[in-house]
Amino acid sequence: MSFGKGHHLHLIDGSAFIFRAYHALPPLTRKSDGLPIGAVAGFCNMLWKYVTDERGADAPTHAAVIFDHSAKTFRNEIYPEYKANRPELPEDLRPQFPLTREATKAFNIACIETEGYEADDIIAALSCQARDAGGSVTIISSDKDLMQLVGNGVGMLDPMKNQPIGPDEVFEKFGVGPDRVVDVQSLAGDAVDNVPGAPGIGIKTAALLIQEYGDLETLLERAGEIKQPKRRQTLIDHAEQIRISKRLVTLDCDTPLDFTLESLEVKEPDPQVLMGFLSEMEFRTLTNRVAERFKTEAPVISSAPVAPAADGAGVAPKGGPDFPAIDRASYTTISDAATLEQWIAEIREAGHVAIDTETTSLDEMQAELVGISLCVTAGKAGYIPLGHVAGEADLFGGGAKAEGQMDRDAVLKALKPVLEDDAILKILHNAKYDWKILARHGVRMAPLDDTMLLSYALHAGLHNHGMDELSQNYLNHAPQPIKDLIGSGKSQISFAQVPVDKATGYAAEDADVTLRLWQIFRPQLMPNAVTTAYERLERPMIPVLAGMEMAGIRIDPQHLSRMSGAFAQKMAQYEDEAQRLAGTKFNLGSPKQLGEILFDQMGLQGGAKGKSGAYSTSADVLEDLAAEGHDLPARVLDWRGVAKLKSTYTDALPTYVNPETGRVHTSYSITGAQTGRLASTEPNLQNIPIRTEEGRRIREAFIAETGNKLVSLDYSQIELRILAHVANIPALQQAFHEGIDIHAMTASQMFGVPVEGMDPMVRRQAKAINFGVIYGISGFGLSRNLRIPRAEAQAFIDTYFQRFPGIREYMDKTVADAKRDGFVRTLFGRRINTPNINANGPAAGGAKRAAINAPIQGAAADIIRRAMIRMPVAIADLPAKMLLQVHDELVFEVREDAVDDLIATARRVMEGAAEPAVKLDVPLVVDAGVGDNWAEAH
DNA sequence: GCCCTCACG
DNA sequence: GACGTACGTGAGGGCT
Repeated sequence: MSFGKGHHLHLIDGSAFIFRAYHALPPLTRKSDGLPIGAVAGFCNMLWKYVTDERGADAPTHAAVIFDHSAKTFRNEIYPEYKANRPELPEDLRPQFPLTREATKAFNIACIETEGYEADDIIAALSCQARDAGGSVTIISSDKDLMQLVGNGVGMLDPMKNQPIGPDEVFEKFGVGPDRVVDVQSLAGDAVDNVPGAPGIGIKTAALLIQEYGDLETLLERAGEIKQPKRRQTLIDHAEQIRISKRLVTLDCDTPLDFTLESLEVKEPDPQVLMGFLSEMEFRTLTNRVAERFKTEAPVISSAPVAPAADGAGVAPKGGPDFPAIDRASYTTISDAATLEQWIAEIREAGHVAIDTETTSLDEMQAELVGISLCVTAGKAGYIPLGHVAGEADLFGGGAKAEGQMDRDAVLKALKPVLEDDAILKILHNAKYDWKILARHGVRMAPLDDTMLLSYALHAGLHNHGMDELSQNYLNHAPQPIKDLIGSGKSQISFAQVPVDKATGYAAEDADVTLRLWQIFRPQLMPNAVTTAYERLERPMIPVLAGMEMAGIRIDPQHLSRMSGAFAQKMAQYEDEAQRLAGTKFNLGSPKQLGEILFDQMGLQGGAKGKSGAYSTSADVLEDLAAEGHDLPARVLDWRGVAKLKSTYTDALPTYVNPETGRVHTSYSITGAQTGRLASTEPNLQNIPIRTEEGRRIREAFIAETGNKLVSLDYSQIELRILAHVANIPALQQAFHEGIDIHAMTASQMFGVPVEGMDPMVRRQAKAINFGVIYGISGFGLSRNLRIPRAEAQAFIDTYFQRFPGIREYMDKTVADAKRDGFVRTLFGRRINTPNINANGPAAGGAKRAAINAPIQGAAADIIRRAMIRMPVAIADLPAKMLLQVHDELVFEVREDAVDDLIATARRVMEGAAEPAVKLDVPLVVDAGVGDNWAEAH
């Protein structure tokens, strides 16, 4: 049956419903998992009210709900600023959009949206078609932009007041009939949609003018006749802008539609489908209403949440919900096969288990497995002792195996199917540690959740993510310190020597705490919109980093030893000379003694005392003194340079060589840096010297195995590229596309000098500014960095912002976002909290700069993480291993004959790492180097 | 255990 | 108008 006379079409403005619902209701969340559903709840209530309203003869024969598809429409092509000053969508609303579409379909109402068009355009086209076919239309909306459609069988209905809007109401609003509404809007403009109109002319004046001249075109043609001089001039000057405004506000009857009016015929909802959706959303009242109306049974909505619910959309609340108290004495020691089988059955039943391993060392490469604890339900945890020894330790630190322990390999054999079962989630705190321990026993644990990483995804910037700190903060419980069991310092014992009963209390408690933290944190991901960040940027790092750490890197201890010897000689030489210059023996390593000699005894100028009341003897200060011709500070600088290299690198690195592998195994901290960067410890392999020639030679000690090469690939200028993208600076983007020297380009733009034959000093200054921008530039900081007067530095910065105003806007917006939300985000959704952003005093400045830097440094960190996560699969067929990450660099060890393959593959992965999540407006470029050692490769 | 200094990106 | 300032880390040595 075709749509025509006697038919009545209802067009519901879905987006308006959503926003009204969102703002009318508190931020409700779904009880079982914390999903924000306030707007969905309101939306469903409104739809329910709509479908159950008695309309009699006015009842629609056809109906549809129309949504806006995306923010960008064809109007942005006409006028880029259209709707540009709309506030950002609230964090917790966007995830509800797809659910409102599902709700509409559950109500069995046609659900319509079209890319590139606003809901209003679709409504216009449908209204025209229906009217032309001889039917009537009611638009369920109170949006004034739709009022131009009223008349000739098209009416509106304000859904809140349930009040019809006809030609009279339109005239009341605009002072003209519906056919001239567009003309008035074009003149008056619209602040909300950012339609410019004519400045100084509002609806009242616009209506007067249109009434007088009949229509807009006539008015613009005869604008010269207007008596008021100001108004006349405005219309003449802004004629073009007014015509653009008209194109923006005019709704088009010819919007393409890929469906027919007939397909919108009203259908009864299927009660089962509708109740299915509503119960999934856990809307109990509405589900019951539907059941009542359709005289059917309502489905039972589980009142047992999957996990404790959060109150609101904020960060996880303090204190645990409905958990039993933690009682260390209540835990089970699992020491026989039957009990273990029972635990395994419970784990399979639950589908998840919290796990913690106990070992003899914090170094996973050397630690021996001592026991495993398990927890399935809060308060019910068990410990499987495996490697405890009885009595006093013998000469080798071991002893007889303690009683009541199962065979380690038998237990691992029983647990392995669980630990590797795709259907059983393993929950750990700092899973990388346990993953490595178990990997050494042939178990590749998966899938994983990690409460340390959950906390990091949610709380980066708020606090650290150690279990004790989290337990204290979120469970209000202080777990037993390990010191209680093993002591500390010289008398410290191994966990293997701890009696089994005490070990059970400690170890099982950790699993219990981990499970509770998981139950609190996991539901917080969705409402805080960090699910993707956690699942795509944090969690997959665990096996990747574990692999890199276990691979380690070979070093040449003899090379380091030779350097240490040479450094010792130099130090002695510098020390003698310095003490001769000072006229007294003193400890060159003591800033306190040095400061007193320089500034009190020798009376040199430039002594500045810091907070602690001590003179600063930093390199900056000593360099200034040396430049004035003083020899003592120069010798101290020489001494310090060598002393640092010797103590931190050439002496220390060989002590980290693992006796079994003969290699150095660093440990990467995933949560160490607030921005998403990794941190490397024990040893730190991310700060191996390179800037000085002497320091660079230390890199020669990092070598490839025989027949292999080290390959280093690093991102070129990645942070500046990200800045060019996020701040949307066309000049910078273009320079990156053309492969131009970015610092020279900046200098050229700022100072108007050509790139060809540029003074290196000018380029250096531009480079310092480029870096400064990323750090949240200040005149003071730049002046110190470049050693130029502060006023001059400030003038550079002013020029820079004048030339690149988008950067200033980006920085201002970032700070404003941080102030409003309490956090900033990277392009990839990583959230970095900024708790001090609204502080007063000097802390505020630091928080601002950190907020400006975080999305840039963080996005770079996200990109290299994405590359690292894809890398193991990408290079699986090559005789190559990824060994190190240094923020923008990845170091590989690869068999000589596969170097070219490795470079091609790794480069492809790294350069494409942002995609498909983000399509950058700049290319990512990766430079590669090869060598027998790291110095050659870099 | 804090402070200073300095290595890296 | 003064204040204190580049962003993010980890390690070693001095000193209390």
